[in-house]
Amino acid sequence: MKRIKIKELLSSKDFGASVKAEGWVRTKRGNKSINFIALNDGSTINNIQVVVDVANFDENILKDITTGSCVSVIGKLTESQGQGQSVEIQAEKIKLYGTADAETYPLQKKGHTLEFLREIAHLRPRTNTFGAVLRIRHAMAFAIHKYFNDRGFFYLHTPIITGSDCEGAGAMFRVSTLDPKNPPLNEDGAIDYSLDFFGKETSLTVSGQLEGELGAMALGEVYTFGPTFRAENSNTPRHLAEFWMIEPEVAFNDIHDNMDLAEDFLQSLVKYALENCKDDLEFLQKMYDAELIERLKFVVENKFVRLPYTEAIDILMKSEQKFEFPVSWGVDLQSEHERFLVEKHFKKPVILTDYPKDIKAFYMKQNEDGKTVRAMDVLFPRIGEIIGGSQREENYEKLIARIREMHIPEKDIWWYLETRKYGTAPHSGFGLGFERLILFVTGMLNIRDVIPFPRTPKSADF
RNA sequence: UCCUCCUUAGCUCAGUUGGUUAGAGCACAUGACUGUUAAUCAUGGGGUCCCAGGUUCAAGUCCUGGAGGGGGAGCCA
Repeated sequence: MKRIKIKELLSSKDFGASVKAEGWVRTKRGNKSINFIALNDGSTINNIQVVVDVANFDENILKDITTGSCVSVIGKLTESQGQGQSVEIQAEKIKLYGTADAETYPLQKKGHTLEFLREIAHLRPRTNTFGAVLRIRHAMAFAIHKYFNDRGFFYLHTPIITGSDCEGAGAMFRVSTLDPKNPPLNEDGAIDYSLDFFGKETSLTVSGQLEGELGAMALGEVYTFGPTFRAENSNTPRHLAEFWMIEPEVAFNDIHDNMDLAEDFLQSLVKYALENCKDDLEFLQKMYDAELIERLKFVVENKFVRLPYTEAIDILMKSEQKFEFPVSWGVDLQSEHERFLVEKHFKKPVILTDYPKDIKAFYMKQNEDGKTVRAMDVLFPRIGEIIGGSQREENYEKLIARIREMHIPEKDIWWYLETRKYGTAPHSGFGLGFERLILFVTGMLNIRDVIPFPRTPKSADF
């Protein structure tokens, strides 16, 4: 007999039919003659109620059906006699796949703190919260591929192992097969990476952008969606050492096209969540964040503010707000400044553009004022920077001048420079932090709770 | 990495100016109950007070160092 997913059973009207459901027991309650089992198989946040007439079953099997155990149930699908659910299964056969010793199984029917659940990341997917988060995470990943596919973008697989250390986004993890206890040394005592696996020093990527640009210069519109690694000692609720990033790169787009894309992209994704993850969002709203759905709708329905850096500095300097870090033209904005703009001044998402060139990366297109570059950061309420991007410098002379100014090793990116030498074109792109998007959509507050197995400093279990 | 707070039962926490045998709720076990809804009621078992030193007649409580975790900051997505 074929199993039917609980999501399907709950919306079925096929009363009287014999059905099979399989899943994990959330709770069992009842008395000497009748038991009720709340069964969940992950297909939905909702459980199906299995009604057990105790007289028809071996007492020892029923005793072992505890929270966390796994069972297969065959029975009649019926309209529920009780309140609280419309459909239930009158059990006829129960097979116990796996017990879960009630004395030691760490998940209880009562709520747990998110901190405790992080310590049992191997079991936390079985909770309502993580079930909801992981289903939403999947839906967002799918929506991202769908968004780009619908618009003619190509999914480009950029390398995870990279030989250039000038991707410009922070400290990197080394990739090596050399014996760490006894590495080959060259004449001046340094490690001789010419004898390493790739014949040079290599690391895990911090960004697929540079390769993304190579793809855009051939396919026109591409995006990457892959893991990204940063060896920064960041201990915050917004940073991971291993996270997923989406990086579209589009030939012929200028900074304004880039902003249009970023805004439409984010709004489409949030809209997809509202339309396809209703049950899970309602659960998260009830348990964690009373304004969640309202906030998601607000982002979909309102245009983002677009504001040059220079005007943002003006607003901050004229505001009555006291800041811990003083504001002046040329400084990078602190979290408190970004939060003031997004959460107090405009009360909506803000795209900041045209930052001073000295606080931004070498590849960003230089403006004619000689002072700023065509950068854009999308700032969201609660989570800050969700997207960072720019129009790219396509002029070979300007780009090479900037690279030399910033002492970036040219020999490692000769191939990147050749895109400007042969058939260069204006182009733009950005990076979206996938987990930051999931933070926003789920209303969770710590990024470690929106990825199944988080990697952070001092933490790589599971 | 810096600032700050926290670490007591399986979980969430209380524990007074340092003082007898460290408590509660939930969970768990046993019993009661013929439709429960995080079922309810009764009874019961359960402790390396994060670790290592120190002060003291006496330390869960005070001091020093360390580890782990939360929040804020920086780095960024």
